[in-house]
Amino acid sequence: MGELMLDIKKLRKQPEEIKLALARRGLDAPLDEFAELDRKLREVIAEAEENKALRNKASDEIAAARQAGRDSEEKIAAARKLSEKIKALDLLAADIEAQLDDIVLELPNPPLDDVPDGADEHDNVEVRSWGSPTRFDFEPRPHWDIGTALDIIDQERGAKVAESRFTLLKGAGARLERALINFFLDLHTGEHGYTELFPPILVNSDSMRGTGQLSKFAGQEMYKLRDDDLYLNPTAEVPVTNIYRDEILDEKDLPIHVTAYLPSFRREAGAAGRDTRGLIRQHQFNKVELVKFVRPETSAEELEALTLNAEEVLKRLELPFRTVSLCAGDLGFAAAKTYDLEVWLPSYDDYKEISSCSNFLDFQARRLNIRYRPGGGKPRFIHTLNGSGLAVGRTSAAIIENYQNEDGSVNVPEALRHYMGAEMIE
RNA sequence: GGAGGGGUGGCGGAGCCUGGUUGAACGCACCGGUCUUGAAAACCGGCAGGGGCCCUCGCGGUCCCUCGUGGGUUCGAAUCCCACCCCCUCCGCCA
Repeated sequence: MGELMLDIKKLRKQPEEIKLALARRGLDAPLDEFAELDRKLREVIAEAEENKALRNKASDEIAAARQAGRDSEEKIAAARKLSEKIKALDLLAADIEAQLDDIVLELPNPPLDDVPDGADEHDNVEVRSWGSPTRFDFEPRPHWDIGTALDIIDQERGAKVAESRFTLLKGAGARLERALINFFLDLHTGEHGYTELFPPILVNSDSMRGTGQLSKFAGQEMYKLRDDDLYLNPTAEVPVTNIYRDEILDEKDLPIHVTAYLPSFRREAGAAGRDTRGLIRQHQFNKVELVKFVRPETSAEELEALTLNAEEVLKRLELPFRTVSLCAGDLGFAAAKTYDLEVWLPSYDDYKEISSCSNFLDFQARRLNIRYRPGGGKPRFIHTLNGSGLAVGRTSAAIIENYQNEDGSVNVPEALRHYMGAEMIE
């Protein structure tokens, strides 16, 4: 059986419902084709299984005959024919199944009902905001200018050591990065109840497929090792969500809330103009991730709570932000609902994404085969969620820009002073 | 990286040499029942996952697949052969 992301039984029973939901993403799902292939597949399976039953019976008879010391040459010959027929039918079934997989694996998660309509990011809906855009009585500078002047961000030497879009952090810049990581983790473990993990930074292709980073139309953004079936971690979602792959979790352990700091790597070849400056879009970046494994009934409220946990970081840092609900057309492939947190960035004169919090329902769990037994009964897929809490580099940029002074120094947010061991970067 | 051993159901652990009532003994855990004032013990029973078909649609019937993964041999594979993955022990290397 192939790895299916959507429930194939649901596709069978409620194709219209799913087609409508996927249409909200601007997708015309080929569900008629699916239905036809599915019908054919079941036909072939039924025939193959009939023949297998016959063969099994024949084998038993041959065994019994041998016990009795009787010869069964013609029975064996007949069974041999059956086996050949079965082999052909199994091949046919596998072929049809591959075609079905081609369709099903490319179907994204249908949006939840409370996801706003819309085609792209312009249709995303602001659900709340905190603080207001920072105003300056001087001309504010972008973080790459400030950072270079303070000699805490060195992009030229980062590029020398690796290549463009790798950055060398120095002195207070390096300390700020470390301070943020510790602050995030302390907050989520100490006050929000998450368990801290530190997973491998290299992940195999099974893991990548499990969370949906690898597929026909995705995967070229990842750094792949040449001599091994391993990739550089593109987001902690991958190594963290995969820890329970192929497991049946104990119901009493749910929900499981974990957080992890992990460097992340993405090729992002040829990305757009403005983001090429500074820390906003790097090939290597640090991120603290929040991941939840929950009972299906609770995933909606778990998403709200997770989003608030991520927002709390920005509030403590006193960085202005807004929370938007992604519209159906802007949702990622595996997400059924997503809130983006956008922090105010003076150099952009706009809000910029700093966290993305999603509910995947059972979409990932189905691929990952993570289940639990409700009431000790039959296994059922759990729901998974994740969100950044937060992207570290972008937080650094936001702090440098929002807390800058006219003389080029940068105030350290109150919540971070203990971690920085300083009140100001100058 | 080299040598050897091993991957079986929620867990432990038989079976593999000598292919055929072993989809899997036995034990533990778990669920139900008897017993008991209650509990424990004892005893009786149940207890893997996925899929197809049928239906008086239910905690139903039936069939198929799955003993690390993928191939192969065979009428028939947990059992034989090949490749790969993983784990353990020893050696090497190293933080």
